[in-house]
Amino acid sequence: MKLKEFAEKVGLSPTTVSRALGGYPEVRQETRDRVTEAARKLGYRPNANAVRLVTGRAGAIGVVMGRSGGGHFFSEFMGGMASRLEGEDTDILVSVTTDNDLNEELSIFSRLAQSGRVDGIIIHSPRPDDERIALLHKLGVPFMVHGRSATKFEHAWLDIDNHSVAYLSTVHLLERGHRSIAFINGPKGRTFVIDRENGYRDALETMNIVADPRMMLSSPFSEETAFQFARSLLEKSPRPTAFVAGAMMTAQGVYRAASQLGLVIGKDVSVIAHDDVFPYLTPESMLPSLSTTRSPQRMAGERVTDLLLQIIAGRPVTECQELWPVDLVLRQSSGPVK
Amino acid sequence: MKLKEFAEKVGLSPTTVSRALGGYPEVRQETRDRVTEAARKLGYRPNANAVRLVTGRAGAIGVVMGRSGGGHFFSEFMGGMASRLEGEDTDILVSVTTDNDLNEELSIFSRLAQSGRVDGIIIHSPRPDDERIALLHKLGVPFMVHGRSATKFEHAWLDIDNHSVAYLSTVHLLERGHRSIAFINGPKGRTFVIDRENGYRDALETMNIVADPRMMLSSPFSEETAFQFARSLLEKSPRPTAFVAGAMMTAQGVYRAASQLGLVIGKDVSVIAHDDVFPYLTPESMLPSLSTTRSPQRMAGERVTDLLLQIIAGRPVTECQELWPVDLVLRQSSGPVK
DNA sequence: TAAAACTTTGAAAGCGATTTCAATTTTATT
DNA sequence: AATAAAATTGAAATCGCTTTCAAAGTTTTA
Repeated sequence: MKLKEFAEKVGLSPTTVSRALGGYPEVRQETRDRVTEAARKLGYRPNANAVRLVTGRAGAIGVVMGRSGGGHFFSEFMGGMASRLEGEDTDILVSVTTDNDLNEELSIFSRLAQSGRVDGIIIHSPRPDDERIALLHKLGVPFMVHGRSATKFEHAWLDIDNHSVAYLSTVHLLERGHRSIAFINGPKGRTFVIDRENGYRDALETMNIVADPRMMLSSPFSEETAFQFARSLLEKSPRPTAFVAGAMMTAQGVYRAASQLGLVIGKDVSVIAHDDVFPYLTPESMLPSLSTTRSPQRMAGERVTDLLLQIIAGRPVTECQELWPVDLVLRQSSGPVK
Repeated sequence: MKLKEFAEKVGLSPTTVSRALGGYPEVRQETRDRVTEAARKLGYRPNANAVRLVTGRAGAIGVVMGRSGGGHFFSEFMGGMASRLEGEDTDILVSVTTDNDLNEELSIFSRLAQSGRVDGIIIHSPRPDDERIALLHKLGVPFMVHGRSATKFEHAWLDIDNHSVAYLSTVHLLERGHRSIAFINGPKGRTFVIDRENGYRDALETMNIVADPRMMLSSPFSEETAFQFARSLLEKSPRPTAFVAGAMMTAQGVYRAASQLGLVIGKDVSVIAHDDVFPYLTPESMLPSLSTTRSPQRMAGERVTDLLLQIIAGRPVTECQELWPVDLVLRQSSGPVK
């Protein structure tokens, strides 16, 4: 049903009806009630596309997800977005990129931005000097970066302290006497991966240890990859006495490798991992329970969305830059060196 | 930039420009090339909302995701959607519901449908007699059900053969001599959960075994829940000699329980699970490798989207109902009873 | 009771595209 | 060369709403 038709049924002009539904003050309470009630009963809702056209607001924010990797973080993050957007009349528009192809990725952004499909965009896991940031900057679309980028383009971002993620874990293990600590990192090139690597190196440096490249893995997080890596290291002699893992899945890989070799996690091999917090897999429930740095993707999704809405409302991006600290929660998987 | 302005720069009327860009035949090739080139160079794109208003097409399909649970399936499914939508000028619009509240969920559907935000909707994991299906049917929006529902409302659906998922696994275990087979199922009330339970019961019945409720778990898939359940069963004497698990995560829970109790998977305890196929966790990489029924969420996402587009284009829903068979792939986790 | 001030309503102009229908130009036919 | 047919372009209506501006109705003030 369209406005004109609905207005007739209510016996008012389209103008008044629109105002009543839109919450404008210049309409009598009694009238408003009558309209609202009728709309509910007749199931009338303003056509979103007409509203968008006339108001110039897309009523949607775009979020771009890489086709491979990151999928399971992503749904948590979106859960957070959704809870922030509840009540706002704003949708989540998801675009999926085929990673490898930068041009395709950029053209997705152009499309979203230039055609007015979204009011703002969220991008994840940027690289230093990220081209997407450059593009969005040029296009003048409001956007938030989940993560950070060393780029000349000013941008709003929210990131966790990835340096600390690795630094705190590694320093703790060093304090417990570990000297041979392997490091399982994420996909090469991303800022968060670089930050974590620096955290790891800086921690080792406090003990004048030079990082050994053979002890470091940098690849998309997967149970299998971590397993292979951990097993090949643990088979050697001497073997590392501890692992710092970038994700729950990679910690699981280490657990599997250790158990296959008859090594006891927390005794023979210590593990500390970073946890993005999933409802279906918690560090407390691992065996033994997993020491973690913790940072819920869901909360990040909520806050990133919140900040993006502020930017859309006109707040300067320089005021929307947040670094979230991480805590180290010790459980059974990390112990003193044997 | 708007059409009028752009048309002036190209030295043509808005009409011709629109036609050139829209691929209509009644424009000279030379003209079309000139327009296309100029659009690229000047970065002109038609305003999506104006297009939507005038054409009546939303250029988006909606997909509704439960806030809790299912998150990781979901991103795979969406990956499939995205690959089908590549090249179509159609976006994915995600809505997140807070599960528990049916009214809220239904109002999300009304909003999507009645306000013309989407051309079609995908819903997941229906219940028998599902109210969402009734609503969408009433509203007259094109929709696809991923799963099935025993409802009087005709609907298009794509489902895997969930009866077989449990039946094939259970029958196989019976054939290997197992007589005490535990069953880890999903959240109560969903059709796929009911179908699987029936598959399990029917399989047992071939051996005249009556299903024991204490051997059956029905709850949202999580590693922890499965672990607790498996451990409590495996501690008993006699203990089950096999598990049929509904998801990779729950299989992991069983693995953990077994390993904690010093039982060897594939020897002391057999496990067969259903695998939705994730890039970061494969059955081959589990230790021992996991026997599974397999059905990629990604492919489902692709096909469900494909069918939805057909329905939007006018194809009758009765022609869009597909049941996908599942295969049982045996690996090391399932062996003969000891 | 009349004038001023304030509430409440409505008519009509856009928002930026597509598309119908008519006008013009080009090509084909006699 | 004149006419018919086809190809190409453009003017203007339309999509369904919001919002400006003006008008009508109410209440307050003098």
